Amino acid sequence: MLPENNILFKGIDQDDCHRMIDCFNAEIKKFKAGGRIMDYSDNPDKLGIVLNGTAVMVRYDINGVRSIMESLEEQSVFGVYFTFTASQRSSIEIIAETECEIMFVKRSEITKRCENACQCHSKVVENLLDLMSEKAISLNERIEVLSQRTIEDKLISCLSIIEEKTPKGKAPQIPFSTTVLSDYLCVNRSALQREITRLKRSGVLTISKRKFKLFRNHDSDI
Amino acid sequence: MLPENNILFKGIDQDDCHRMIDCFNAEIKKFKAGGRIMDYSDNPDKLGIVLNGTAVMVRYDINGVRSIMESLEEQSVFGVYFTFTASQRSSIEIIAETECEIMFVKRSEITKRCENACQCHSKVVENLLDLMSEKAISLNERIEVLSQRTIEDKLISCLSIIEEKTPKGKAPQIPFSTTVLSDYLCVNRSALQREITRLKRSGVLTISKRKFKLFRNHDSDI
DNA sequence: AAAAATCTGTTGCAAATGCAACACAGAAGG
DNA sequence: CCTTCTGTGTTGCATTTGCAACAGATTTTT
Repeated sequence: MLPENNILFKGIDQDDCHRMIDCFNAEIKKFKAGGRIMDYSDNPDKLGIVLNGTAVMVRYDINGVRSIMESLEEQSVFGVYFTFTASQRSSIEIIAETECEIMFVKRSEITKRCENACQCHSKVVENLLDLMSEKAISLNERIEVLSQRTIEDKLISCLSIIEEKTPKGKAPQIPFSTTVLSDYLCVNRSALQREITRLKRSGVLTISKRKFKLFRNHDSDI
Repeated sequence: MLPENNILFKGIDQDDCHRMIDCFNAEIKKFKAGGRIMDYSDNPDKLGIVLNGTAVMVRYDINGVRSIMESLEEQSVFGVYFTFTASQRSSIEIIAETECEIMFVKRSEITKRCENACQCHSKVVENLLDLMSEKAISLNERIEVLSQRTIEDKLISCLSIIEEKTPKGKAPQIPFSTTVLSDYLCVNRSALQREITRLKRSGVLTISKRKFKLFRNHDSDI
């Protein structure tokens, strides 16, 4: 995926786009699977765009417990809001899941009004706004999931959201392994497993590999 | 608080500001404590700014269980990202905590490029970007809290964040009553109470009214 | 000032969850 | 092909949490 095709530059023609990428001093780097793309302890103003591959945003708290903050697919933008978040409480990292190509830009380069020919800066800012809007929606979904009080409800809420976003005709699919899913739901893996098994037994859920189907209104709770 | 002093219009002079507020077709409404300011089932494109008073964003899931999504102080902006979120899964509402004055603007009015004299539109978009950045940070903090696996850790994480944001010299203060706090942490109230009591007993925490103090490194877990 | 409503704090008990340990399947790598 | 490693599925037991019920404190309303 070429940078100029990225949603951040949507609505801007190729030439302007190249000029702007220069103006931004953007740099493109490659990472191997498992590599550390970004570490919030040292890069406050940096912003990254996933051009190829997938990555995850993970958090380790003081006790070393891992939580998956977000899964980052191609086109995802990360680092937009952590400007002030680097804290002693926990450390956040972006880790490559597969081989990755990442473009880095400084946030300040984007929002500053450059006096050069780049009139399209404000278009980029608008695009960034849309991106953040989407991001915030996904953060809210995460909160919706985490605010459920039982593992069963967390799981169903999470799967419902995935289901809702899956285009008609396609089989909804969990983007993680069960082990990683438990980190995403912030629950114990074997407890999650137990719930999955129970839901399967009571006919609320079918899973094969990562594809699943939910059968609601099944009065599973009677 | 006058609208033109709002952070959304930061860096724009008074005249332009008034012109723009006209151009936006913004409307200002007052609400009594407890009143319903916004209901996401019917207002997709609307965006609200708290000019005076405080409000909360609450969510009721299918079972009627309430969760506090966010506390909205003066200057807070809400409704920025719920464009697509209105779902069958749950309903989100903004409720006035105290008497409130709210300015409503349509999101599309802001992002559209108006051909009139309002060149400062893009400045507003930038401000909006900053606002969303802050908002996303607070969403992330919420996730950080909710991703803790025990009530004790949720509470301490939440209090640490508040403490960190409190200016030196001032006593950190919980923005909710204990009852509401339990909804914010998404845990049972009396279980939360139990933990608070325990932490107080073991000397990790002191609370009087809503002011508190944390004593960490207290090896409370040995 | 009295009454009503809401919030705080406590407790016993049932249910949910975490934890640890283990068996097994499948993938990755030599 | 065998070995290693990672993920899946299961279970018993200890701990945590939710729930319900109650008493007292505090605030709001009448």
